[in-house]
Amino acid sequence: MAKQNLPRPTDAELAILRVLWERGPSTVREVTDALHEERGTGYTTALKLMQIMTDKGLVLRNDSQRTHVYEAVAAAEETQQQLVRDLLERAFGGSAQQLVLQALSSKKASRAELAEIRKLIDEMEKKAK
Amino acid sequence: MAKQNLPRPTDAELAILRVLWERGPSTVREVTDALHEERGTGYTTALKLMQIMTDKGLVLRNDSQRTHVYEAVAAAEETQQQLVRDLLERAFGGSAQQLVLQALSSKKASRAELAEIRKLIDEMEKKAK
DNA sequence: CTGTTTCTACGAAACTCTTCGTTGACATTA
DNA sequence: TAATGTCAACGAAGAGTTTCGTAGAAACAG
Repeated sequence: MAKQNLPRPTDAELAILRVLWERGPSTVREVTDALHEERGTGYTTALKLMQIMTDKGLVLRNDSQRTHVYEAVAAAEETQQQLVRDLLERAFGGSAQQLVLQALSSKKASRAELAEIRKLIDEMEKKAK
Repeated sequence: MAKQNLPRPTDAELAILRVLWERGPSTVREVTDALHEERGTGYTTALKLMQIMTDKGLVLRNDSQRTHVYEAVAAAEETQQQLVRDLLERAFGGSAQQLVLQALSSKKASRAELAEIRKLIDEMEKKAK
């Protein structure tokens, strides 16, 4: 059952996923602590969200111990790709070029980043041949 | 008062904005017709959304005629940039490179698109000097 | 063993989002 | 003018989101 049919995470859910991606499998307490500074998230709030996310299939819960351990089902890259594809359709009419343009101009990418992206484009052009 | 403080449009609101961007100032009927095919949106639904969007400041209403005419407050590019910046922070930790990478690989950009993007990067590198 | 802390579970409150039925005003036309 | 159609306004329903209070079980400290 179906990594591909995962729902789009909400804002609060995405914040939790980011912690899980960074830390790896974590307890509610650990996620709460990580989110408390930037978001002021309380313990029961994080717990409830993570329970909902378990129902949705966004995270997996290991409850073999009293303190349950949660981990993200989809890797960061998968979810990011889903979100980008979604935004692409909803806001850009599918034009990847327009999206990239806005991405590069909104936050000034560093010189190094630009070089990286250029390299990526070179590779894609080769493959496209 | 504050184009810059416009709230992030919801999914349904964004669909309406896209119609307004494409058609220019439009009536509820026109927006409904445009959205009915792809979304099955009913008249009162579109009306209600557009009234809410007026309250939020996303659209402007000209009610000098009996049939009101709505127009988007922010240009497509502004809103798109806002959405990209938002996604960048929420999902990519601010790494434009990662976002561009996912954008280019998720939907295969065409050869022409890649060339356009390369041109853009060239320009940005010049400016960065 | 008793009191304290830590955890999960549950439910509810407040809010937003989306949809649509109904109503009354206005316009068109027959 | 009477019937018909179009419009904005309003309210409410239903779902989803986010937050948190409370309760009970488990672990732990004295």
